[in-house]
Amino acid sequence: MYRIGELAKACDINNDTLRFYEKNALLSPSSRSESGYRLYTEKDKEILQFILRAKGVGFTLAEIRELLSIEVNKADNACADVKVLVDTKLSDVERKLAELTRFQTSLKRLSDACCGGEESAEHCTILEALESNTNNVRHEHSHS
Amino acid sequence: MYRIGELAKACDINNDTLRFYEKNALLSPSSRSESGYRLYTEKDKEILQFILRAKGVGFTLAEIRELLSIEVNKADNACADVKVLVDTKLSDVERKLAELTRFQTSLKRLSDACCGGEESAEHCTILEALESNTNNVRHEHSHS
DNA sequence: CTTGACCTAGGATCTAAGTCTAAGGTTTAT
DNA sequence: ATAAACCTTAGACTTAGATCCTAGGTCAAG
Ligand SMILES: [Zn+2]
Ligand SMILES: [Zn+2]
Ligand SMILES: [Zn+2]
Ligand SMILES: [Zn+2]
Repeated sequence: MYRIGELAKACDINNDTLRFYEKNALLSPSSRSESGYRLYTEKDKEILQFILRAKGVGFTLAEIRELLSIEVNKADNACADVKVLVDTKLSDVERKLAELTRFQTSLKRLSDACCGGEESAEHCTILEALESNTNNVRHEHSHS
Repeated sequence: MYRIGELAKACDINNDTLRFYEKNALLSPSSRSESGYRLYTEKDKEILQFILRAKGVGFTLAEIRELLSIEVNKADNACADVKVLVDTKLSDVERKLAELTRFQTSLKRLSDACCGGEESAEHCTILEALESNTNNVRHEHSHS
């Protein structure tokens, strides 16, 4: 049996995070001591590690709640159910990747076009690009 | 002169967003009507478009505030100052990209290992991977 | 028997970027 | 003249995932 602080330390998270997971129906301690202290079993620890691993691949707590509800009742769920959750998340992640990649491309283009020197920013291509309604940075400027 | 609703509509944002930008020192209308209505000039509109373009390449409002403070006082700033903001943001974006790419890789590995069929999830490799302390999914399972 | 470490509950706070509500004043068109 | 559409303010609410605060109860060591 772990008390909250012991489990938190063992899994390198905050005590409050465990209380938060409990309040949010992710993980409740199997029992309480006479004085009301939370007592977690080895099994509870495994569930927590499941949660942390799921977080580690990008699932939100709401999604993890779904995964857990399958996990505790495997027999009544199909592989398909699990895979849908993973594939949905994967699409999600890929949408975010696409946006960030657009940001990256634009920022690189901006950065590459700017001399980065100590000259006045009055003709900085970065500022000019943000001022103008073109979404491309086409030319290097020259601080003539 | 645009009233708030006109400018918001022209730039396809919410009236409240303009009020929010004002409260957060990003864009204040150049004047007010006698009755207190916000009145935005063409110049104000350009600043708004600057903000929206900067958002479009991933800058946060706090970062945009910095960009704007350079923009309004270009002569006293160097290209270097602008480029630092862009390059810092680029690093930022690349760090997030790296994390999302890790998520993507893990999720793909999980997805590929799961049959996705209508069989019981009792031997689902996805759940097994999340239960175990290995971070790889090594084998296809067989619903024997 | 007291100090310090640990625990409890409940609610407040944080970040980011808005969105929404309430209660009222203004403008425009019919 | 009156309804519709617009505007004002201040402040509350939203999402996500915690983290912190208050005021107090418990427990082991010295
Ligand atoms: Zn330059
Ligand atoms: Zn430049
Ligand atoms: Zn299967
Ligand atoms: Zn499976």
